[in-house]
This record gives sequence, C-alpha cells and structure tokens, in this order.
Amino acid sequence: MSSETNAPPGFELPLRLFMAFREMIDELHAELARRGHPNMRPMDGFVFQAIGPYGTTAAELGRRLGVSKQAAGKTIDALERLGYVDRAADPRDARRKIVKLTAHGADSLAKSAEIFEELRARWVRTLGEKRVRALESDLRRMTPDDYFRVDVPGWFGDRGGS
Amino acid sequence: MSSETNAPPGFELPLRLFMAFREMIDELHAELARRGHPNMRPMDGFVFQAIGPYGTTAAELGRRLGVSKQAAGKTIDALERLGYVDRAADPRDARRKIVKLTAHGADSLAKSAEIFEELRARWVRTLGEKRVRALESDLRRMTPDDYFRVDVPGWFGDRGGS
DNA sequence: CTAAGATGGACAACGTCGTTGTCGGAAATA
DNA sequence: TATTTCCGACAACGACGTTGTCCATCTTAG
Repeated sequence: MSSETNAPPGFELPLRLFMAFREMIDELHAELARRGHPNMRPMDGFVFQAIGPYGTTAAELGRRLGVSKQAAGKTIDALERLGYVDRAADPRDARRKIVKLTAHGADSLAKSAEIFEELRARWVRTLGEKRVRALESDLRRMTPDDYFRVDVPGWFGDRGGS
Repeated sequence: MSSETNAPPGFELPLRLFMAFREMIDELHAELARRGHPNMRPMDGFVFQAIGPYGTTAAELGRRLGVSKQAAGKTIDALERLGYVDRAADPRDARRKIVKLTAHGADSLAKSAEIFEELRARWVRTLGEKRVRALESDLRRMTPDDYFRVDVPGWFGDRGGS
C-alpha cells in the first residue's frame, strides 16, 4: 500500500498535461511572432498540417478538421487574407478549388518545426534526454497511434441550444 | 551524438500532451454523463474550481478566468439555468451577488474527482505507478508552480478584428 | 459628514466562429 | 441521357466573448 501513499490528486495529471501543452504553444507563438509570423492563432499549425504539402479543397479540409465545409471555407478566407494560403482552380474538376500554402505559409511551418525542436531541446536540458524520451514513449502508449486526428476546432464546445 | 539519433520530431511532444489531455477530458465527460451530469462542457470543471467552496462574485470569477465580468456573468447565467450554481445576495454588500455551487454542482465536482482518480489508476495499470509518478514529476518541473491559472476560456482565441 | 472615486452587476451593440439550409454548376453513376 | 452526388458560395442563426454605458452601492479623501 505504500506505493499508494502521497499520490498526487488524480486531476493533477490532466491539468499538468494541459499546462505543459499550453506553455509550449504559447512559447511557439511568441517566438513565431518574433520570426515574422504574428497573426497566427494557436491552432493554425493544425490547419496547415491538415492542408498538407499538396493542398486540399475546402470540403476535404473540413472533413479532416471535423468541421463543416462552410467553416473550413471561412478559415481559408481568413488565412488567405493573411497571405498564408491561396486558392487555385483545379484543371481536372471545375467545381474544386485547390487550397495551397503560399511561400509564407510554408515558411511558418518550417519555422514552427525549428521552434519545436528548440523547445524540445530545452526540455532535454532540464530533464535530460532519457526522461524526455520516456515521457514521449509513455504518452505514445496512452494516446491513439495516428497522431493525425486534428479535429480540434470548437472542441471546447458550445453549450448547444436553449 | 548517438543520443540525438532517432529523436522524435519536436512537435510530437506537444501534440501527445494535448492528445493525452483531450483523451482524459473526453473520458471524464463521457463518464460524467453516465453518472448524472450530461450538459457539462469540457471546461466547466475549471469554472467550478474557480468558484471555489465559498462562492465568488461574477467580477471576481471573471478575473480568475481571465475574461470580462460580463462574460463571466453569462457563463453563470448558463450554469444557473442548468442548476449547477445559484446566486444569493450578499448581506454585507448590496452590490454583490454571491455565486455558489448548488448540491448538484458540488456533486459534479466530487464525481469529477472520483473519475480522475479512476483515470489515473488506469494509467498506473498501463505504465506502472513509478512511471506515472515520474511523468507527474517531470511535468511539474516544466510547468508553473501554481496550478491555478485557469484562464483557459477563449484561449484558442479569435483572429482579432478586421 | 459629505463629495468624489471605485466597484459590482446588468443591458445593449458588435464581431467572430461554427452551425444548418439552400442553391447552381459540374462530375460521377446508372 | 437522366439521376444522383459533390463542391463552393450565400444567407440566417445561435453561442460566446468583447467594449461601452448605466445605476446603485461601497470606500475613501477632505
């Protein structure tokens, strides 16, 4: 029973998971702003990942993000105004418009990757490579294999109607 | 340099942190729904924690949550309609209205605590007590000491104006 | 004690975001 | 060829958070 003693309250784990995540994302965006990308929202990175290197359509993006195609369309509008993506007609299908990252958008993705490496390096400096690996390994065991269900938007959710 | 080889991409860590957090919160709410508390939003727990055992006022709640007092007021309206909190006049200050958890609200908090313990126990079954403790310890080192800056609402953030 | 300032709560207007509903044009299928 | 499916856009709506305003009340300075 001694292994049960002094166990932290159960809610600490999820809370710390969130705090750590949030901390990293906040630092990412602070750094991103310094390197030429202000105006990026916390989850625009997810959107860019969902767009992918070859581009997508609004409807497909909506599916990947777990939102309606209209919502995806509005997100694209906003990102287009900010210069991160652009739309081009699909020569094969007159209905579709291919949404692609612009150079600026691709740059934000590259910068994000750099910064994530730096952040991980900081964790390694504090905890050591071994524990960071253990951390990643443990989290990998506790989460779905495919780290690509990025249906984050609106996850905090509405209170529904009435 | 061999310790650098095969390191996962830097973005995996934050992503897994979020996935794990989200997974736990989703399970919490699924279970909460089964135990008499549907209609709870992912972060209502944060709000309840911010209200605390002795109650608060809307303005104070807004400060703790990092939102305007009006937004806090609307949140309270919603929670009041759902029967989780109620408002009572403060005998000492005619301006203030004390927001308190109802029995139903307190019950949701107690149930949440139970479920969090069960979820942690599940992690222990998979990873072992030792690694879960290490996980908690590492995360504690990488996050602020006070685990009570619950200014979560709207964190995913708007795209500001125009 | 009184006048000035600060604070709490409510109301209203606004903007953002995501939703559903609808529609016309284009592609896929029967 | 005719029907069905799919894409993208427009419109209306509800939820949520914001600022601005207002009055009532508490606090503080003089």
